[in-house]
Formats: sequence, structure tokens, C-alpha cells
Amino acid sequence: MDVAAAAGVSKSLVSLALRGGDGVSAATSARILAAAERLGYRSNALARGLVQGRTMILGVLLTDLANPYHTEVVAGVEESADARGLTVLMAHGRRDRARLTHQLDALLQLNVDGVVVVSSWVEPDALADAARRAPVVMVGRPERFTPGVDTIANDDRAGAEAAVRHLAGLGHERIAHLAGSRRPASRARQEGYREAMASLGLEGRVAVREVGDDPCGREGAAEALLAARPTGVFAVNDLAALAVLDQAHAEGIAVPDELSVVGYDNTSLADTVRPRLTSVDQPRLVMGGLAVEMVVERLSGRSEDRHEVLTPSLVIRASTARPATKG
Amino acid sequence: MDVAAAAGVSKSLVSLALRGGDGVSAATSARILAAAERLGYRSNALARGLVQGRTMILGVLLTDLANPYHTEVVAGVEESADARGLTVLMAHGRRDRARLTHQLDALLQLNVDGVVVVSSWVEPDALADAARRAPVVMVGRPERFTPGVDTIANDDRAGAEAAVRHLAGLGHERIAHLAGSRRPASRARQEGYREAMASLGLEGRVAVREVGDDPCGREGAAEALLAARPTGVFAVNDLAALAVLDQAHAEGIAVPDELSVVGYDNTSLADTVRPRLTSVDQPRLVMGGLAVEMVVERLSGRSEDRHEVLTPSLVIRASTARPATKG
DNA sequence: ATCCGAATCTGGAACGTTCCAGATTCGTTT
DNA sequence: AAACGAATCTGGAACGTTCCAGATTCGGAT
Repeated sequence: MDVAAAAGVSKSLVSLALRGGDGVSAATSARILAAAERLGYRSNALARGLVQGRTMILGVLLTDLANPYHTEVVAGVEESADARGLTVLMAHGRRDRARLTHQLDALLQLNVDGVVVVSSWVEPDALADAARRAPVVMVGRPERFTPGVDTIANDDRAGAEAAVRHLAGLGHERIAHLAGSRRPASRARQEGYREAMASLGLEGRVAVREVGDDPCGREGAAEALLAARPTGVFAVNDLAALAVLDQAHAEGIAVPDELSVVGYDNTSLADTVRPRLTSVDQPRLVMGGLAVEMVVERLSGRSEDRHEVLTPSLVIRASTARPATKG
Repeated sequence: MDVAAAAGVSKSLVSLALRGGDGVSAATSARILAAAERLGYRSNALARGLVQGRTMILGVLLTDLANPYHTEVVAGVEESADARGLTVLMAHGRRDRARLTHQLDALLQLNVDGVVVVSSWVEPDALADAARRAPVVMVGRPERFTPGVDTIANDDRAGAEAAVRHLAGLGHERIAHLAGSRRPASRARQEGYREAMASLGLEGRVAVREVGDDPCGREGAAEALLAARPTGVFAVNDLAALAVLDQAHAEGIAVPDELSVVGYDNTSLADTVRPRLTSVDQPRLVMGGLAVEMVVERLSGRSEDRHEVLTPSLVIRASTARPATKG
């Protein structure tokens, strides 16, 4: 190590001084720091990680960078990781299962101290494999639990119920649901909708239309949904809600005067579209923070799996109002 | 290495076989692969990076994860990196200069093979420092060039001019500009606007209003801008254009019938708001790809700095039309 | 049988750190 | 003056790979 020679001490002492360890005299320490500064020295994280067996890096695996839902979870992760001195590095799967597996592998090969998976798309085998090498916490609702992998999800049923009750509370009865794909979160939201309708004595008014996973299907589904002339719509997510808003606009239906719309996820979209969208909000920051906490718990010995379900809240904006009085 | 013992060969041969190198007999190779598979062996990227002096990791430094402009540049980076066998890892500065510097440092300590900085916010000193340790390419328009750091930007003047000429071509004369902050890109767009107006003989119609960097200022600025009753507005970016759309809606001004609006960046917003926004499109995928190319060039010896400026194009949507005929 | 070269395999050095056991220095106490 | 202990410093092992020079094996030509 050049710095050692420049400061006239051993490499061990340089290492110690740069880490701020004690047992180094003030004078020597100053000399070492000066030499390091002068030579533009930077410690090598590879070597450090190799010898220490840990890297202080928290890996975050993302399915979709462009998804504002994901990025806000990441914000929560970062905040919490910062507070614990962990550095966050992100790997991106780009909505592709194979790439997701590959990127997860890349993180593990780097010996990250833990992985937060923000996605429910990862191959369960890859996940199980990963959990054997490092703590893995998944934020999202998986098809089924993978042993060794902790999960954090929001209560989709409760969120759906809150949306429906909000509409019913305003006086709506013809409340339709624009449903999502077959994925667990979508299914749970649909179940929540049906249950809430039933418990409100509105089972006769249940009307569901599914949009596929492909974005193109959304408009058609919205059109079909509105054909039944509901006064309120609960959409599986904000993007689906946007399709409803657009379709309503195209048909000359005023929102919220003639139609109330509720979305899910409270993405930036909800605060962007006109009218601003009432939406179910998952506590994403909290979820991200909790994920880090769970990784740290694993690092300090917890071995039972933990599956946390958080309660979402409804953010009321301008897209919902009392239904127009008839006649 | 356990795999070596299990397969009854030396660690060197295991290493060779797993890398797919030749000089390993088919039988032995199969035995080694089987043993590795069985033991769940994964090579350690830290050790590999340490001995090879390169990591095959391309670091991406982001200012703002939530910014769809940034994420699409990243998509371009990823595509190009994939094709070259580089793994992309992202570090996130969260709009904070100190954190950006810190994250840049973290990437360098990991011995990444190169860094693509998607941001024009990074401390120039930190950038210069980084460039001494690895190739650094910045996507964005910096205050000034940092020696050793390549840059890729779009031609903001040309983009602004295209926007103004589009409006003028439709018959607009009262074309106002909602300008951005003092940052170089914003300034260049404003200059492009003024120049285009001048060269169209419309210097008398120039009307500029600046929004500060804080989001709250946008509405007020949009209101003030519309007070002058322009028939066309060129906004510094899509978010500013959205403020104009909202303000127009609030005042009962129909877009595009009574007011045409053009944004900049062609973010997902442009394809989300109503009416869909005409916007200047930077070739973000190309820019990302080019960034990787420039990193690779540096790795294979280029030493002169390269500063690339790409030409943006206009994407015409529903927010622009001929002005209403008077009377 | 002998030799030769190609194919296959091995052992140790190296990468840049941290860690640890011990060496050295120095001021204080006896 | 001797002894002691604390403070300060050093040297080598270790981490898990790759790399390289050389060792071993093997089939075939002489």
C-alpha cells in the first residue's frame, strides 16, 4: 500500500487509522490521513468485503424502475438503510423473470448483507436459493410463501373494502369494479370488493370487468364497465382508474358529478390526473423501512419466517362525490 | 473450495471448468458442474474482482429514481450493457448532493468498470476524482465540463426551436414560454425559444415567466403566464406543461381549441394527461446506449474527452392545434 | 520399448484488505 | 535503576478467486 510507505508506517496501521480505530497516536493518525488524502487513496470494498465476510451493502431487486409504487418503497428502504449505515445498491429486472433471477444472482455474488425484493415476480426457486445465502425480504404479495423468505404486504381486502365503503357512504349503490389480472393482489382486491358489497347488502349491484395484463385491454374494459352505467367505480389500481377517467371523458360523463372513481396505490398519477384521484394508499415508506428492519433481524439471528400485513388508508381527492340526485 | 474436494480435483480446475474454459476434459467438467450444482456453489464476485482488477459491473448513478426521464435513460444503458456482458448496478442520490458524492464513492470502492452518471447535479470535484479511477460518462448538461468526464446531452436550443416552430406553423403568434430554473438545460431552452421567436419575426410577442425550482411556484407562474392571453405555450418540461393545462382547465380555457401547449422530455406524463401532450422528445434510449459505448471506448484506451449532443424530435399529440379564428 | 507433443491437471503466488498475536516504546511506579 | 503496564505499532495469516508455470498423463509415431 503506497500510503503506508508515504507515511512511514505499516499497512496494518494505515488500515486502522483510516477506519478511525483507536490505538493510533494523534500525530501518526494525522500523518496517515494526510498521506492518504494527498495520494487520493480509496479503500477497496472488494478486499474489505472478502476478508470481513460482510459488505455493508443492502441489495434492492426491482422489477420495474418506472413504477412509482416501487420507487417509493425504495425510498423507505433507503431511509432506513442509511440510518443503519448500510449502502443501498439496486439491481433491475425489467419485468423479465430470467433477468430478475440473473440480477438477484449478481447481488448475491457480491456478498450483499441482505436483499429486499420489491416485486412479486421472482422465481420461487431462485428466491429460496437466495434465502440460503443472505436474508431476503420480499415486499409484495407472492403467489405463495417461500420458506426462509420474509414478506411484507398490504391488506388488499381491507383496502378494497375501504374504497367501497367510501363510495357507499357517499350514497352510491351501483358500484362497479374494474378488476386486474389473476395475480394475488388483484384477486384479493376483487374479493374485498365483493365482500364489502355483500356486507352492505349490495350484492345485487356487483359488476366486475377484468382488464388483462396488457395495457391495451384497459380501454375496452373501461368502456364495457361504463356501459352498465354505474355511479361509482373502484379500480384495481391507478392506471386502471385513469382508463375509467379517460373513457368517462370520452363519453361526456362528468367526474365526479355523474361518476365517482377510486383507484389503488396512490401513485403520483393520482395527484396528476384531472380530477385528482381518490386512491387507496399503501404505507410504502413504512413498508420499505420495515423491510430493512427485517433484514437486520435476520442478520442478528431470527430464524422463523415473518409475514407482515399492513393496513392501507384511503386518500380522498376530487374524483369522488355524492351521486347526482335522480330526476 | 468444497466443490474441489467433492469433485476430487484442484481448485484451479474447478475455477477453469466453471468459467467454461477449455483444457478440461468433458468427463471432469461434467463432474465438477454436478458437484457445484449439488453444493449450491456460487462464485464470489469480490474475490474475482480483486484478482482480475475488473468487475464487469457498470455503475449507474441516479439523482432521482422517480423521474421517468432518468429511468428511460437507464433502460438504454441496460440494453447496451447487457449486450456487452456488463452487469448494471444502480446507486441513488435522492436529489442530495452529499449523498450523490457518497454513492459515487461507494460505486468506485466496488471497483466498477465504469460509471454512467444520470444527473447534472454531481459535485464537479467528486466527478473529477472519480474520472481518475474509472471511466465516467455523464448524461445531462453540466454547468461546465469536467476534464476527463465525457458528456451526452440533447440540443435544448434545437428542441425549443422545434416546439416554437411547430406552434408558429399552426398559425400561432402569441407564443409564451413557461421557463424553468437557472440550470443550463432550462436556460438553453429559453434561449432557443427567444431565438426562434426572433427568427420568426415574433420578438414583439415574446413572453416569459419563470417557475422556480419548487413545485409550488408552478401554479402561480402558469396563472401569470395565461393572464397575458397567449394562444400557444411552450413549457420548459412536461410537469410545467401540466401546470399550464391545469390552470387552463381552471379558467375554462379549452385545450387545444383555445390554447395549444407543448412540453419537453416526453415523459410518461405526456401520454397520461388529458389532452395528451405534444412534447419534445430526447432520444433517451440512444443516449443511454451511447453512454455505455463511451465507457467502453475509454476502457479500451481513448483519452480525449468526448462531448456528444443529440438532436431531439417533436412528438405531436392532442394538446396543439390551429388557433381559434378570431371573431 | 521409447520418445514426443498435446491434453489435462496441479500448486503456489497474487489481489488489497482486516485481524490478531506479539513486538516495541515510553512514562510511571516501586 | 528496575519493573511494569499501557499505548502504539508490526508482520504474517486469511479471505476466495484467477493466473501461470510447470507436472502428469496418454495416445500414437518411431
